[in-house]
Amino acid sequence: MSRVGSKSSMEAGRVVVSHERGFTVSEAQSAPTPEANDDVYDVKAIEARWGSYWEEAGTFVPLDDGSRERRYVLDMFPYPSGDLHMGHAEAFAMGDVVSRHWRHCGYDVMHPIGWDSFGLPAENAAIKNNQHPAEWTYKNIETQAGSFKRYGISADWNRRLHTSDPEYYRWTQWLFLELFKNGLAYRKDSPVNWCPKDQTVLANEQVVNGKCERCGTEVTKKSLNQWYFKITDFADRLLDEMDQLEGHWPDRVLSMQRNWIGRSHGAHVRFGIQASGAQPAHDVTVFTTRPDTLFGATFMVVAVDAPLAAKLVTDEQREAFEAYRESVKVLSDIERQSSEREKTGVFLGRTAINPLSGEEIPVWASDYVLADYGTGAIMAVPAHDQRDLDFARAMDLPVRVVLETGEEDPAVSGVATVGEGTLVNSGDLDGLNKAEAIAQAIGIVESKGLGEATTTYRLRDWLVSRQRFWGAPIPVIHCEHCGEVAVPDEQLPVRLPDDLRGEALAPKGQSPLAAAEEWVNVACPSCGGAAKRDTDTMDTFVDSSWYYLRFASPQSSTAAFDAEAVKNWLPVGQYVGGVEHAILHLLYSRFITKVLQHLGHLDFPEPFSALLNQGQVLNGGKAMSKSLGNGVNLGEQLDEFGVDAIRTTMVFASPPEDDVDWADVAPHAMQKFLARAWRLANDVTSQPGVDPAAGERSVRSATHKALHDALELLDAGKFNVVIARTMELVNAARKAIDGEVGGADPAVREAVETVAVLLSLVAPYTAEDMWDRLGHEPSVANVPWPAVDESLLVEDTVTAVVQIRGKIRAKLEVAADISEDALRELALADDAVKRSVGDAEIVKVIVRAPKLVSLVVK
RNA sequence: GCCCGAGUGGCGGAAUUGGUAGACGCACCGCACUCAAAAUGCGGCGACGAAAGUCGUGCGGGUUCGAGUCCCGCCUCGGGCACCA
Repeated sequence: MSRVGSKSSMEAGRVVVSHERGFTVSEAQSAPTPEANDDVYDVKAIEARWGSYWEEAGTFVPLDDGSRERRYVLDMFPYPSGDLHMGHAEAFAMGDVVSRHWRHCGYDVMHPIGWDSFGLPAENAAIKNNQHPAEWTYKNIETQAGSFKRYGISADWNRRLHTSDPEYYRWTQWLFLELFKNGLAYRKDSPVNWCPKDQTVLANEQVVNGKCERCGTEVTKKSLNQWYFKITDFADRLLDEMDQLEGHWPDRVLSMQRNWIGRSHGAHVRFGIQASGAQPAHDVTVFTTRPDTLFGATFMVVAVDAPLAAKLVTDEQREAFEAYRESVKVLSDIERQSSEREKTGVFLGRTAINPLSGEEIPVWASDYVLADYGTGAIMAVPAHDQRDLDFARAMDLPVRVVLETGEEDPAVSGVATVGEGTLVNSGDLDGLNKAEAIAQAIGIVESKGLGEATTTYRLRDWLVSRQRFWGAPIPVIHCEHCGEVAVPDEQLPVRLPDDLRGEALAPKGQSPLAAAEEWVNVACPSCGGAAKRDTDTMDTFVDSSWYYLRFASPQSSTAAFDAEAVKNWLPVGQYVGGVEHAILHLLYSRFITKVLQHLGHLDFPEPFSALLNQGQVLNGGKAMSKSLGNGVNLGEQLDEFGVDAIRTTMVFASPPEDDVDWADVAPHAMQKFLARAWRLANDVTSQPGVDPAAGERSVRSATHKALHDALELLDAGKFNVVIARTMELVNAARKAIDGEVGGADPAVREAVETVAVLLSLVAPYTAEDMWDRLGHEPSVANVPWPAVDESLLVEDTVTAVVQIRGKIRAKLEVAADISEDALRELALADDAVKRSVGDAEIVKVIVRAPKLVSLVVK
């Protein structure tokens, strides 16, 4: 068959025939007529034929008229660095399965696409090429947009957005001002993470193992005045409202966010510091999660870099203290945070009074206590905290056990005891267990006004200033008289100057915008006096923390998002993207949604109802990278195997959340499968609309079984198995066509039409072409999911198994509706069963008709 | 150290509520068609064994008529947090 086709294709003079796999790859400039290659699965021709159809026909533009239930599917929008790569191909293939599935189910699906187009690489390219970052950015966006269209994503192109468009960042600036006006954005001086290479500050979330998340340079500390968003105000909500994501978000993402927020419950306890010479008395509050061990506190430690330490130190000790503080400063964060390091510190010359025992204890400064966690000061309980014990042993300080656990004395073993036990040496707390003692100690402290129960978090406020150019300018004007003044709404957006190029954008430790004097110097909106713009831009994670809202009404010029449209579409029903954003983007987006809800702009607390983290695409067990030279070029793969084969390979390889190793997969096999499926459409000889009820029952059963299974599998997210079921249906249809049933049987048409619908989830071109060949109007994407006829799922006969001592000894072909008694008798009468039972006595017979009989013998 | 997740053929992976382990595919082997190759179609393919059969889902126990699935104790791998009091 195929030879005839390929021959005629060759005669047509514009087809490169690749015989080894039974399909051809033509170099046709325009869509060939179907007749030219009727029997050959010509990937290029099929792609050319449908390449622009969907966008022109508006197939994937939602109706948005309320006639159908709305659903919102979103893929994490790409950053426009060059062309699409294998990772995009994987992620967007997954998102498209959901989008297309929901469309078949009759939902009005919104599946928008846009670009996260502010960011450093554009700026670096601009410096190198003496350009404006916009040139590189928008060129890459066009390249990627073209590739997405080729990739056949069921996207609504009318909603396209770019965060670097003034029409977009005008509203990013509005968002900033909403936080600013409501006390949720503020400036403070503090030591911040500084990347010496990128010459900009970084958020905590962007420092990975002490290194810059972007460029890998070791991060240093720098004291700067910077803008922060008060994400810590929302720490409890960010934690507690994760409950509603449970089961819909991957466990690991929830776990990562919980770890990151790091809530711990404990108490603040005030210790009095005694006056010493010229130094007055002073109260110091410590945070502890173990108030039960208060009687075991044998010294106090203050963070050496906290202002408190400098305040407390006596004149006699000042010199030693300052020398120590300097020695700590030169350590990198990595060195400082190593738990392997020996404990160091210096005595501050003061003593504190333990508020419960009245005991006098020395006050030390050390770098193992962090200035910006808790209160920057701790009560040290060496018997029950390993770090305190290490310090006590290094400084020869006393160790007192107050919780008897039955383990060796920590002072001897060097191992702090942290488990359960009974309180000792602790006054009124003696005899209590740990939990009781914690509650009791907090009660005592509170009643005496010496402290209170409290909660602290690992999470820090979100540092959003960046000393870079290619981002949304912070819309604040600094005026000597009026202070920080919000840029008035009608002056938004604060546009980036478009005349800076090349070297003018190079990092200098302050934003390149500072040098644009015309831009910087403005009249104060409040008093009209001379004032200066804030020259920093916002972290690009601010841009992406609200884009999912913008998609509901991307053209709105009167609001960041239209309230009605957001009500209609949000929250996102299915969000798809990589796990690398488990903390950064997802935490920020959740925070911003909660802020906007808090301010009355939204009426839901969580932006993404369900999250799917697709795996990575590896090659040879490792992530693709330039340095390893194991990269696979997506465009070349698409050229060689076709879009559909690559998409199908991505989805079939493994469950969506697992990694795909390109060395282990076989795109040519998927191409073969698609060709096999496509050929079915040519072999259907009945007319469209023929009643399948008249068709062969066994074929119909296979069809409806596939439909039934596919629905459950799609809902369970097992997309790879959906393809396996589709393959089975293709095999069954092939068998029917080649066998006695024949291509004219209506059941064969039903089967092949079902194949086209199932295939449309991953192979849009092939599916659309099949649908066309089957005599239908496009698009197969809009075909309602065929209803499953339950009666066809019931088989006439089933194989029952007989187990003896749990092992299968016989298989019986029985009627599906066999009674328990009949099945029992049949099993007991079976020769193989009799032989296996032998002389043993049958104690019990368990029957699960029609599938199983289990004999208990002794 | 604490917290999540995962271990199934040569490989990727299947397996409703415990009920035929290995679906589907890759690789490999064979057959048909062909002068031949490719393509296509059909068949085989966990291990040991001639067969009957025995063993088999990381390891050790347990519950059950029956465990990949449930319980207890481990091991290994991947990921997150970590001098966070």
